Amino acid sequence: MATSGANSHSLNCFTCQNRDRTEWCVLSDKELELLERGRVTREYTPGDVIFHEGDSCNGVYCLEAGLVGVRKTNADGNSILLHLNNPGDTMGYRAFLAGEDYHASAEALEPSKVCLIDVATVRTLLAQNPALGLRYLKRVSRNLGSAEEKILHNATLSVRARFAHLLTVLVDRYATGKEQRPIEFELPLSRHDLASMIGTTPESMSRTIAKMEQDGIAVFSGRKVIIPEMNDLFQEFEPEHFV
Amino acid sequence: MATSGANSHSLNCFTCQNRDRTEWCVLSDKELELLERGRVTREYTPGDVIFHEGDSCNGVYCLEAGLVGVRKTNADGNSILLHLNNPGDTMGYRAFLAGEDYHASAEALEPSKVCLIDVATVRTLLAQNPALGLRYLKRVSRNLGSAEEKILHNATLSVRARFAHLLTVLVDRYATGKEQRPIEFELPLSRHDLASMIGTTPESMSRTIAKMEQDGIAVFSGRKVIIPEMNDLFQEFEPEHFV
DNA sequence: GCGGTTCTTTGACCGGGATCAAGAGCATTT
DNA sequence: AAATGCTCTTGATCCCGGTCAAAGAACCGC
Repeated sequence: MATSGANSHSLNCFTCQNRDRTEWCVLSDKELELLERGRVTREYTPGDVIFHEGDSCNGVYCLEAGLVGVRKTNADGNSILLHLNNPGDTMGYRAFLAGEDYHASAEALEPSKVCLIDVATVRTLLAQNPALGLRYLKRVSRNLGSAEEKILHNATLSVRARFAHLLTVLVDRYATGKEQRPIEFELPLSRHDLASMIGTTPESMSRTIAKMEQDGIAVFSGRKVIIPEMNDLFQEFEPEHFV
Repeated sequence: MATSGANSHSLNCFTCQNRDRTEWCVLSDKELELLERGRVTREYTPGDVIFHEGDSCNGVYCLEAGLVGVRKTNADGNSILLHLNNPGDTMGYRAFLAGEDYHASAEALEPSKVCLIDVATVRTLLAQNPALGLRYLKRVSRNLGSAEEKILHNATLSVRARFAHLLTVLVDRYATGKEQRPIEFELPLSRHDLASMIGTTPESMSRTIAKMEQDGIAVFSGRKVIIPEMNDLFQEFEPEHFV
């Protein structure tokens, strides 16, 4: 059940193995020290909520180890899983940068270790080092691009196509040994969460999985998936260029 | 057919009436001069494409007058309208800030006047004035919040509810005299474009309009809409707090 | 005026997927 | 082992909304 990525626990920001993959890589040693002082580490077990939709923003979260899902719920109780965050990912920065409350909740999906950097510290760093802001600018802009992509996706593709697409993303991020055939890996999500990532119900998810298995696209057993041919998966959501 | 907002044509960035509503409001006079020099104005008639999905980013566009729609199309030819831009709005900055090609197309929906500020100029200004970057940071972050909101919306609400929501947004932006009852205003969009804003077909749009008219929510005739009671509209997409 | 687009509405049909309701596995408790 | 929860699957049903097709409406240029 242990997740991929950093399994050694860093003592501080200087020794943090994820640092080069975070926005903080642009900080000077002096600034890193500030970051280190403005930081608190906490551990979460699956199901624990790290921050909650509607809460006022108390800083930016840095995932050191584990897996965190970002959920957004509407007034009727329906919810979707917007993102999965892996070690090295920053969370909650959207609310901070927009100067808004959190618009989504973050919840540990696996045992996770998270650093909270308080608002004042991030604000100081942002004012002090323009490169940090530009870094975030790029990050948020890319996110916006993906979000808009997703809007189009959801509006125009079937549940099956969206799931096929999700599978390719999950393979890309969570499969070890992507080069060997057939690809075989462990899903980091329950059926329910898979469903809420593509905006459908667990029932439809289950049926879709069954159908894709019949069609020989993939073999599912519990959370294990075997994909004989990635190209077949791509065909599911890419237009048939030929034929 | 003339749109709201600035109808007087500014000669340059200094006299531009929209400036205070744009990101450029943080610029010094010296920087404004740079902006002025890096700018080219062009006029577009309805249907004209300002920039096209897949094109490499050639700068940031500033809408001076008119109405511009941002469209995103998938491989099958299905498309959705992501945004409507009004005078004072900036366009194409996402691609610029992300360092990517355009992921959507911008098309004039009404006769429009647009300034293009070239890449080099924006880059210089951004490097020179950190406040500009922070300004954009907030803007993009808010956009991201709305985009994620929309993802949830589309996944959980019916076509009718989504249209009711769209109507409230359009009233908010395009109705003159929002205080008087009943509200009466002109839609800035064709049926087809209304449909593509909520990710549905013109046929479904038409039927939804007919049904809402039967239910007394609103009266439609061509592009004119009369809404007797805004609260009824809100009820369509807000959960019934009291049965 | 009249034919030609293009935009909008209406009709008929049907299928994807939500919903409701059981069952099937599987793990934990007592 | 039986009982209690889980998550996941399966079945039956229904309806929203997409698709195809055609008829109106409105807006041209001529």
